[in-house]
Amino acid sequence: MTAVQRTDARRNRELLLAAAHEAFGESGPEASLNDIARRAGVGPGTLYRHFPTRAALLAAVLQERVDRLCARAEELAASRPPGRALATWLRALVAHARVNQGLGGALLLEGPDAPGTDDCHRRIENAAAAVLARAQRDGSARPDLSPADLLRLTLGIAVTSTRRGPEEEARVERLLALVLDAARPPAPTATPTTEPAGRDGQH
Amino acid sequence: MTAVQRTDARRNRELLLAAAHEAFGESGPEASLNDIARRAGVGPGTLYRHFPTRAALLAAVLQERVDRLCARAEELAASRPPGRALATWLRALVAHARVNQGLGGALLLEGPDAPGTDDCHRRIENAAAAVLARAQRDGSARPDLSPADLLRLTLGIAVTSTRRGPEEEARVERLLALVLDAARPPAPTATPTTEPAGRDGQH
DNA sequence: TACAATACGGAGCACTTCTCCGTTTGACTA
DNA sequence: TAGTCAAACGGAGAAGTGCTCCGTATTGTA
Repeated sequence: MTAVQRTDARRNRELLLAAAHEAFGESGPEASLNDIARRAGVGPGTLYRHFPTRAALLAAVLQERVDRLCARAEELAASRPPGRALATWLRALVAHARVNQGLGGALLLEGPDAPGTDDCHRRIENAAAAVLARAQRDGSARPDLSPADLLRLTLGIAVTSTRRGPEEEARVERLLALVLDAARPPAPTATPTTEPAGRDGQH
Repeated sequence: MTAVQRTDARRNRELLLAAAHEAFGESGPEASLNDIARRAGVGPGTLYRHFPTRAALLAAVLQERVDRLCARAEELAASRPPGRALATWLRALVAHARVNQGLGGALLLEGPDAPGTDDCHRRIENAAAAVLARAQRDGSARPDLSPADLLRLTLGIAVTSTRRGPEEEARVERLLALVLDAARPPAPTATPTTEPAGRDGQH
């Protein structure tokens, strides 16, 4: 294997990823690859050397976004009480899924199982498990809720709200509130643990 | 308005739809439109006159498939006891959703809201409502279940199982059994949230 | 500094989508 | 039945893709 990558190669890779990020955001996953190369200031050949297929490029972009989402989970875990961290991260998850639904779908269409697709799922599930477990330990989430179920519920929201616009946003909020409510422990009386769910931190 | 369509026009439309059906089935929603025209034995111009955009063609094919799914609902309602009709139709719904996920996704990417997309949703929901209502009247489905919720649960299964292969099929079956179990009226003696397995399919 | 190895870029080919317009065909009338 | 004409057809072609090939330039090393 190549011991080290030449610095120009690494730089071009970054430029391409940034350009792809931008282009996919603007034109969806069908964005012209030639155009992406042009935006990055490189030739088509360079693009194809780094990412042999559209799926590879999509996967790389998606992976970067998933990185960000998982990083967000850790960041929230460090800075907020468990219950609020869970709520905030689920909101971020829905936003992520809604934005990247197209990318993910396109990826599945291209390669049967492009490298990294599976990895993305696993990593998101791990992040969800961590955030959830913390909230469960704290008592702000019911203990019998599995990360997989929580994910499925939340991604269901994203999948069933493909449109944009205020009314759709409102619907997403409503459904998300519903899920968060369902995730709370079913305590008939107030939960005696440290922080139930009423405290607002920064925002 | 279209006074009457010429018979050759109508025939070509049918040929194109059939060819599209076939081509999308083989190559996914990115199938070459030229190729579809060729399969149908017409020129590209004819294809574009009937379906000005790829989205229009996708929508037409999708609509035809939805027609079939809804017809299936009526057919089942006429020929089976309500509980079995519901189970069988949900199975058909999952199959439909899994096959057409790509089409639907592609459609959403193309036009913001292509004509017919909305209609498909509404029609499926109506069919679900009819099948469910019948099962509820009969006592084989819990009365507090809404068609929208049932649909969401069922489509969730399809969405989260994108792969093919025996293990994935088994997973789908398992999840579907779970949903069907959840749809059953809560038996006085049964425990609600454990052991999805252990039911024989026929009741 | 000289030299591989590595990476670059863009001309070019095959293949799309989509349009334009001359030709054909079906339906209607007398 | 023949005549008429709007409606529909088909395919050449323009414009724009994806992807490859190979001569040239750049980088890290001796």
